[in-house]
Amino acid sequence: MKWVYIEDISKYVGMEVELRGWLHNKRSSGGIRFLLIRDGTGVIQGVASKKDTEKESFSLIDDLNQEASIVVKGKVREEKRSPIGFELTINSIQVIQNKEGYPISPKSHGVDFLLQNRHLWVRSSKQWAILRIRAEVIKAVEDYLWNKGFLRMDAPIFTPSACEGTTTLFGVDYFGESTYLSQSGQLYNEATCMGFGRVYCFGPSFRAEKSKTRRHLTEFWQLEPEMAYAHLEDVMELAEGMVGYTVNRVLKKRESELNTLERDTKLFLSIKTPFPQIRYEEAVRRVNELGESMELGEDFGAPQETVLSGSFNTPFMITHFPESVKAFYMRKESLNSDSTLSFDMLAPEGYGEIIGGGEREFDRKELEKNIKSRNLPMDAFKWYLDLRKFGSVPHAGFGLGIERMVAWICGIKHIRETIPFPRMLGRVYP
RNA sequence: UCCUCGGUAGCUCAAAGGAAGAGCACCUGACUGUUAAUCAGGUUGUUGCAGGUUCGAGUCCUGCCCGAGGAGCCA
Repeated sequence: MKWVYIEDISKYVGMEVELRGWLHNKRSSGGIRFLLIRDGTGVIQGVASKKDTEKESFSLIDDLNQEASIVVKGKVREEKRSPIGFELTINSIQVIQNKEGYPISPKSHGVDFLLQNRHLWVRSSKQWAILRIRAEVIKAVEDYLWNKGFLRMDAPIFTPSACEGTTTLFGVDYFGESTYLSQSGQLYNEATCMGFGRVYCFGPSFRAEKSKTRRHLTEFWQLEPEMAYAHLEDVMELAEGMVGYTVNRVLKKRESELNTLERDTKLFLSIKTPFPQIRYEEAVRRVNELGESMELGEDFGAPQETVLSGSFNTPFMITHFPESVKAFYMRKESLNSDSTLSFDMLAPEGYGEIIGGGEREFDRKELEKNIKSRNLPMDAFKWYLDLRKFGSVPHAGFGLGIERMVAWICGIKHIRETIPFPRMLGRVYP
């Protein structure tokens, strides 16, 4: 008999198939048993009765506990009452393992308990849907860049110095030498993009910030494209194209997961490129209009970002941030200007920043000046400054925070559910 | 690090200084279309830890530990 997956079940109507999975939940009514079977690709209801099911299989159903691993054989049939449109008439059941006491029952649970049981929680339907969407988002952004001619060039995780001096680093003893876990692959991207033209890296970034908010993890995944000979407008266009493509693809390919999450997808339909753009000064003016006070030269705090992004129903971009709030490598708009050739993309509905990027300073003297003025260790940047010595060209790029993007698309409050095993302040288990 | 709230059964929670409870999970039974099925019955306790006040503390006080929400910081 053919072993099939639930996601392909529509191809097997009227046929006898084998499903290999786990018991998600069960119900009964008189002599009929309803088994919710999941196999990692979906959930289907199997129906067992004395009429259709082998006697031995039928009698063991009552002893099955939640998450028992089972191999089920039966006939696929269309069923209007089913949320997926199909059901399985169960012929036989083979029990691989069965144990009572699965901690995550179908009733409600607290956050702490669920996070302590994250290794099991990923089986629950909402978490499953979120992580399936995460996988789709990752594949979509990579496909998009690949189709635009970008090559994946991974950056190291062990790094000798800070990429951005302002944030806190996780130190690692590297055979007696002190190194740090990477905060961003960007500086390395700037090197590889001079070799390959268009590159991106994708991997974990680490920030030892004592942040305790719904939008922070100490270990998060960033996608960072970098383009040689590109200017601010070029990477902004790339960023909005990528986000637009990804949202559409998730809408198309992960519709049932979005339904599981009860995500209102109507809001996605108004998303069209180009996205609205406003300069930093204009954004500050609007924030004040919206009732949150803030001064020119300051960065947007959480309440400011929330009111601003809540006033849009599509993603939008803020451009030309002042030097004071951006990293040392950001290129200035002009020599005497305060403004940098930078942009942030903010997701709507109050989700806030998902992308940050801009044009990099490619003049060696300017860069050295910035490193000095921020008291960063010059010798750690020797190789980086070398890039400005040999064939330096204008170039630009950005970083996309995968978890924030997934949180917005899924419409969930807290970023911790958008990664299989979140690492947060005070939590490294499991 | 700061502010606020919380910690009682495996889980979610109630008990407003006077006999520690309910729902779920689990066990027994009923029901041939259930959708977190329902109904009847049953089992489940170091009230986060340490000290104090009191005839008496889950409840009040002090310290500590752990968690949540928010702030700052950031993707």
